[in-house]
Amino acid sequence: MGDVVTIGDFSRMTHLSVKTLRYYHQVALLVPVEIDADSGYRYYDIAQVPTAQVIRRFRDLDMPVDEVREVLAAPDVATRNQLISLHLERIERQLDQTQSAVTSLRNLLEGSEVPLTVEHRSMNQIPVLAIGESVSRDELGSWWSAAFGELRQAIRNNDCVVVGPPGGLYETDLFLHERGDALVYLPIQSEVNPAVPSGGRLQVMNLPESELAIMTHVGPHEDIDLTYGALGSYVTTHALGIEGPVHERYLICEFDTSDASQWRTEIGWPIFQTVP
Amino acid sequence: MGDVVTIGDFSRMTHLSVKTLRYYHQVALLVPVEIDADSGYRYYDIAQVPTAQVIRRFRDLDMPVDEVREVLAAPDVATRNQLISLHLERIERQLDQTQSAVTSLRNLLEGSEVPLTVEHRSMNQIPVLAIGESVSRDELGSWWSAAFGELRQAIRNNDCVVVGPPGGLYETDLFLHERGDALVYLPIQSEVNPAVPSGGRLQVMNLPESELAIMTHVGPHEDIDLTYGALGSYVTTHALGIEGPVHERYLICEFDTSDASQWRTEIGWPIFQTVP
DNA sequence: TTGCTCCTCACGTCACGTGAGGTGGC
DNA sequence: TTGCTCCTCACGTCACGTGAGGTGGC
Repeated sequence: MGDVVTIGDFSRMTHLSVKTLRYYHQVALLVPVEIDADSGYRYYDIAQVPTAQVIRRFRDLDMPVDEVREVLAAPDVATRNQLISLHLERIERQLDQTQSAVTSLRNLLEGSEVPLTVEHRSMNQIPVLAIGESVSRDELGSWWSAAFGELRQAIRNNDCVVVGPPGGLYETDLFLHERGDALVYLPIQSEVNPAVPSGGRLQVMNLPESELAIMTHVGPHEDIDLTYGALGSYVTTHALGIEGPVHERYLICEFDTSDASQWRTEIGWPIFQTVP
Repeated sequence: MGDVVTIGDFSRMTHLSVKTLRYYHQVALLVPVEIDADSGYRYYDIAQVPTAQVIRRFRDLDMPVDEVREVLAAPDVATRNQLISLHLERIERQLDQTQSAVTSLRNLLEGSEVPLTVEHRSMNQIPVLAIGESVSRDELGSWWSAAFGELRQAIRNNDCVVVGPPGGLYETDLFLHERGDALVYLPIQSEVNPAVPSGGRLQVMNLPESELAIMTHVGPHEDIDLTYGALGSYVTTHALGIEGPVHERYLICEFDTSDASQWRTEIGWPIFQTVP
């Protein structure tokens, strides 16, 4: 053990505040090499300075304390680098998201008016290959991607034909609270019955019949609340909304083009059928 | 007043959770048009949907609720756009900072070893034009820029000559806690006495004498804790550190070049003079 | 009438910052 | 001995989320 210094000196060396250092001790992120039993004084080894600096860099990047601890505890360089890369990817995704939020805000403020048309449609029962689960809003995005990945893989493995655009049903709990049932599907031919591995989350089922008011959203999913708002306003003024999951159909989506401005998403809001 | 809907419908229209809407009501960010006196039920006008969407966009960009409220309350478009631009600039600065934190982290992990040399120096009294104030760590950056702006302006107005690099003194409270005295200065010729407007924060003074252990930091200020750490370690092992503000001198800084990798900052750590 | 929506507390979260009040070390 | 450093609570911050327990509306 090398030279030890007080918390104040260590603070000056690392530019971490004393309060921060005490907190890091409390959560066992950075533990002083020695604690005086009588006074409770913390003493740090100057060899801990580089560790403290690494911690500061990760916290500057908003990496949660728990993850920083994992990175520091990583048994080998490979594991450590993997954890770091994961976080850097997350940062990059966040930068992308911020960028598109800025764009989206500018669009909203410049108020590009798109004429919106609503269609009433009766959805028949259709056979689908589906995955349904309870998810939280945070994880919805990654769940969505993973679920469609699995669905498409199953289609390929079964030599099955997809007969329409992908879609999803989302329980209102997902909006009311932060968690609810979601189901994504690919429509399939009724005569074909793909072998679904039992025990997995894949299922072959029929989509329930429903009456929907439908509006098509153009552009990235970031902005989908704009169309939801317009459709909701329409329904309260011109139709009779009822309980039930909202229905989305991805006419053009990330599987078709990476240019998000080209995407088209049909949104179906359940209504009471007034025009038979 | 147009059509009103319940909080649940409004939630579905805007993709804001019911809890979030209740919170926005509580903090008077988005107030329902009507509240039932008996039941406490909140009713929203569908004309409030666009406002809610704007709020969501700003919150996605981490604009604090208080500022969102200001933007919405802005009396005219000019004021509003100004507030938005200010925030977008802050976002951009933050993106820059994140970017440089990533770079800095990579450098740290790749461990580019710079040989560090320490020099002991006696600083004489020198006359300076200075600004000293108590500042918090958050505002130190902007305070620093503003203070040097004012100093340089005063120099220009007085036809005064600057006889050395700019510098600053920083109380240890700035590191120990989050607030402390900071003083930035430009060295001037002793025979010249610039007219300092009274009542302002400018002052002509002599820098106190001091004994310092000095190390030069190369690169952006993001990384300055590396050199602080190295210097602190040196002082504990090879010298006798004493209380007193740390001294920084900006040999090459943002006034000289925007290429931060070229910057040179002398850091002076107060020591007890052992070698007279 | 049932079951769903809505309500109000009260408390938790995350990473610290802000005092208050008190002790220890040079 | 003074004055500075350090200590431990307890509470505050920000923008909500998580229940608990209860009422209202169709």
